[in-house]
Amino acid sequence: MERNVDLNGFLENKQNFIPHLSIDSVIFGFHQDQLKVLLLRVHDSGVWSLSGGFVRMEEGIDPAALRILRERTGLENVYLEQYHTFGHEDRSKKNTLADILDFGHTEEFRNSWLNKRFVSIGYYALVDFSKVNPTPDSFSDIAEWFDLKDLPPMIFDHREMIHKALESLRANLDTKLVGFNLLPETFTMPELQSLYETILGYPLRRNNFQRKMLSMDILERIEKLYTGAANKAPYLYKFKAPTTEVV
Amino acid sequence: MERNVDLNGFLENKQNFIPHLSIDSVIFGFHQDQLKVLLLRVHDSGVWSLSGGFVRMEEGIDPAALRILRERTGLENVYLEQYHTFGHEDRSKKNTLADILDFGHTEEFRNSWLNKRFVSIGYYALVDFSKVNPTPDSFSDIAEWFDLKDLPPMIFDHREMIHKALESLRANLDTKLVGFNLLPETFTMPELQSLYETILGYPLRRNNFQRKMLSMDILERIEKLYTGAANKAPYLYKFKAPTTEVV
DNA sequence: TTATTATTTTCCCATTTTGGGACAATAATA
DNA sequence: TATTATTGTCCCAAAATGGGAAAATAATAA
Repeated sequence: MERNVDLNGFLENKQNFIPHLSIDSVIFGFHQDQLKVLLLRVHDSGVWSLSGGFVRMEEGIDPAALRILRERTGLENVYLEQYHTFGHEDRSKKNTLADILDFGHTEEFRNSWLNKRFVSIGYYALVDFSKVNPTPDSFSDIAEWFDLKDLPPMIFDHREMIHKALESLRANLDTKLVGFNLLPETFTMPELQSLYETILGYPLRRNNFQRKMLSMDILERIEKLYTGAANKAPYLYKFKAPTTEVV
Repeated sequence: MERNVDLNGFLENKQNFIPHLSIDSVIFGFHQDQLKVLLLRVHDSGVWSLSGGFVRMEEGIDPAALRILRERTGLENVYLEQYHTFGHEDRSKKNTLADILDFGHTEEFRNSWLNKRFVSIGYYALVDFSKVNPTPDSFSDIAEWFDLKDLPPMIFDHREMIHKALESLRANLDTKLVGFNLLPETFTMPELQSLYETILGYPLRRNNFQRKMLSMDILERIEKLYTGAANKAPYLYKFKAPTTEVV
C-alpha cells in the first residue's frame, strides 16, 4: 500500500546524520491538573513515538535536541535536560518503524541506515502547555498530548524512556526547582501545589507546602486573582529567577 | 618516529564498532584518605585519558562499559553508573590522539574512523582500590591512579568528564548509598567518615555522622580493630546490603 | 444587611531532625 | 597508676517538619 510519506531524503541520509545515534525528547506539559507528554503518531498507525531526531555530523547534541524541540513545538527557549542514554542492544528491535510503516518503499527502508540499531540520548523538556504548537515530523501525521497515566502503544522502548524521564524529573523537582517551567508566567499557590502533587504522585499539605515555597524566597507575589468563585481570591505569583534554562 | 603501538585492528574497525560513539569511564578509588581516578597514559606522551572504548554493533552500552572496565581493572562486579553523555561538536578536537601520537602510521590514523568526531557516554565506576589490577589498553602504555586534586594533562574533554562525574557521585552519595563500593569489605567509622568528607569536600561532625549512619540500619557491627595505637580501638563494620550493584 | 459557603492564608503547637558541645570509654605508653 | 590520643555516647538547643485549627475573604443566599 502506497502512502503519502515524505521522508525528505532521510533514507539516503542527505543531511549527513551520525549513524546509529538518535535523540529523543520527552516533552512534558501540565494541563487541567494532569501531567502530559507530547507524542507523535507514526503515519497511519496506532503506534506513537517521542519527539526524536538525529545529530548532524558537525552539530552538538544539545543544539540538536533544541533544534528537534523547536521543530515539534515552535518554542525557542525551552527547559531541556539530558537525563539518560538508552543503548540496550535490542531496544529498537520491537515495534520498529519497518514493522509499522508498510508504505511503498519498505524494501528500501529495511535496508537503509534508519532501520539499523540506534543508541538514543534521552532528554526531557518542560514547556508551558498553552504555548506549544504541536507539529508532526516526517515520520508522523499527528502530534498530540497524552495523559501520562494513559499512554498509547509506543514504538521501541519509548514507554520506558518516559518512565525514566519522570523519575528524573521527580528527583530534580526539589533540588533544581524546575517545576515552574511547566506553568505560565503567573500562577496561584494551589496551582503550583497541584503541579507538585501531580508530578510526585502523592498529596501535600496546603499549609506546609505554602510555607516551604514562600520560605525559599523564589516567588514574587503579584495581585489577587478574582475568578468569580464564592470564596477568598488566591494571590498570583511569579517565579523570580528566569524560568527557562537552556542546556 | 616509529613506535611500538599495536592497535589490534582498530584502525580498520575489525571488531565492527559503532562509529562516532564511545564510552568513557571515570574509575574512582579511595586510598590514603584521597579520592583517586585511574588514568591511562597515551603512548609515550604526557597526556592521559579515561578508560574508554567502543560499542560493538550487537552489544548493549552497559555490557560494553562493563567489558571495558573488566579489561582495565580485572574486576568482574563493579558498581557502574551512567551519568552523562558528552556530545559537544568540538569535544574531540583538542588534544586529539592524532596530535599526541606521531607514530608511523599517522596518515592512516588521521583518515581512519578513530580520528572522527565522537559522542561519548560517560560512566563512573566505584571500586575497591586494593583489588584493582591497572592494565593499559591499545592506546596507552601505563595505567595509574591519580589524586583527583592533582590531575595530569588530559585528552579531549576528559577533565570536564571527571568533574561532572564527581558532581554526580556527590549527588548520589546520600540517596543511593554508593560510597561503600569504594571501601573494602570491612571498615571503621572514621574511615567511612573520611570517605564521605573527601567526596563531599567538607568536614562532618563525628557524633552526628555516626548517628546518621547507624540510624539507617545498613551497617553490621563486627569486632573491634586493634591497630596497636595508644587509644580506644574502633569497631569494624560491614555493609549489610550487597555492596556491588551492576548497571 | 447579614448569614452562609467554599477556599485561601495564616497561626500555633507537637514531633522529629539536626547542630554542636561535652563527657565517658579504652588501648597503649610513660 | 597516670597520661595521651582516639573512639563512642549522651544531652540539650535550634531548626525543620507534621498536622490541626482558626482567621480572612469573595461571592451568594436569606
